[in-house]
Amino acid sequence: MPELPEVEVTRLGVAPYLVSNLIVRNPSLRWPVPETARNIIGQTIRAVRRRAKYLLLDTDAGTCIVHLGMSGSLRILPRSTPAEKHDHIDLELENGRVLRFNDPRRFGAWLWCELPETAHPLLAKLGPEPLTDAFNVEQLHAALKGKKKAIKLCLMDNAIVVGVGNIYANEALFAAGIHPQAEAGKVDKERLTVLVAEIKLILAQAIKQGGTTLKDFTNAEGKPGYFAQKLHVYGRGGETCTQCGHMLSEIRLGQRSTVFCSLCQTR
DNA sequence: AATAACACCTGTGTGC
DNA sequence: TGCACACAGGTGTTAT
Repeated sequence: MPELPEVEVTRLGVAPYLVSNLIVRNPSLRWPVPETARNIIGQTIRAVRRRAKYLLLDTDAGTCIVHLGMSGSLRILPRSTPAEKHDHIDLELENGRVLRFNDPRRFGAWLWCELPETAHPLLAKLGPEPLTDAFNVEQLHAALKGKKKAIKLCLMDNAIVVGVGNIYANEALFAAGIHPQAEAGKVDKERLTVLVAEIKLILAQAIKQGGTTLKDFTNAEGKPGYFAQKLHVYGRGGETCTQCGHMLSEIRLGQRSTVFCSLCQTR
């Protein structure tokens, strides 16, 4: 996912360079890559930004919107590097390099928007960025008011807060001692305060770790950095709780694997 | 309106 | 070894 380090690396690699060509080998991503995506050719990338998990490449003519889906990745390579399987898109730059989009599952997206991104339907209804002050206990409490569904599903709802995926939702709920199935509207403010802090902490740590991986992004290797981080519950169903030693439970919630400690996560 | 289920797609690991 | 199946970091769309 394009968390902060990846955006930063992409920024350093593609801005402020002129785009000399766009090669689309396979346009069938989540949505077909539009013809208008070619409008980036001849434009200078002024800035690279991130909103939620969308990467935004700004030019004077419009903004390229990139999403990595479940399996996408971006790399900056010498233009001569041969394309491999699932290398669907190349953004060729005048600096002799190429921003290459690879995505085996093709859940990702490569779009073009000529209006401010707030007008784009994919970005219009997104909740606050978790690492900004806009995401806070007051905001979360208000957003969860009256919600009957499980707190974990709400954390993964982009209208409430963006950027909290399955790993982080599991980990943050464990850290805050909240049961993933707790009715969202009934989690008290005290707990939500802890939860907000833990989400910020865990995401910040993940970004830090992701940076380690992304620093050598020109190497062929590399799983996302946050895989290297210490995970307390994610992927550990049936193993023992790092806090109390009890066996971790694993259930499905919204078709996503959910791991928790039934002793440590009670509310 | 809110919630749950489904859809998209390929790769990998497990069990028979 | 082959095959069937479950599951994977996401999220918009459709059904209930």
